[in-house]
Amino acid sequence: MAEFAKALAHPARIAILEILAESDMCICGDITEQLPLAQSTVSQHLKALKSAGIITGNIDGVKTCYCLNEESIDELRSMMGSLLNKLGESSAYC
Amino acid sequence: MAEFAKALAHPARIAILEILAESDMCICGDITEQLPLAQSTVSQHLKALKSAGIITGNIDGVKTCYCLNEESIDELRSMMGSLLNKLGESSAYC
DNA sequence: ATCTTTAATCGTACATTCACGATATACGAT
DNA sequence: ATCGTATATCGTGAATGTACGATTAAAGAT
Repeated sequence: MAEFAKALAHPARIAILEILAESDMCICGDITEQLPLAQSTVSQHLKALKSAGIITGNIDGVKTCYCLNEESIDELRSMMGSLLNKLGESSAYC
Repeated sequence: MAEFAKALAHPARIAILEILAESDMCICGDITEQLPLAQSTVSQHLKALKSAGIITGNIDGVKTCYCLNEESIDELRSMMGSLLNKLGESSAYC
């Protein structure tokens, strides 16, 4: 869980996920064009997302095609859901 | 969003939230006793959670009473929900 | 008034993250 | 075979995060 959260813990990475979600096709490194960051920096963030399992990257010729990994997003959804459930049941009040 | 995620991005902080959720009363610094961390470290994590708004801290005599902040947890739930929705709608496949 | 307990803060050390430019690699086109 | 493009990786520096022990501050108990 903390691992997932870590992956989401940077605005650039959230932006990348939103870009991937919005483009129906899995676009490649023109992600960089949509962000105010250097190519190497974007590549780093992509790597972080990939090693958290949230996205996949397929090399396609000279380009690389990144996609959301629905499986792992489902897992995130379920983990986050159960955490938030737990937290929501609290009857404490101060 | 990234701010919230950052707050969740460490196992100790998740553990603290779960402890706060489970103890009906808002317990104080005996959170430390339930974690394998020094008091100062726990205090640091509490500070992080507090400045993210996820918990509140009330000084009560010599102790301090920490609680989940349901309002902000609701906000987190809704932000996370809409992010995950966006990500879930993606039709990309690679 | 002094002592004890609780918790915050300080100072420090080390690890990790973030951003960049430069370089390397690998593919496709000429 | 060479060139250009796309992307990953390297090396670096600055900033941030994590953990600890020591210190401080404030309240309650003696």
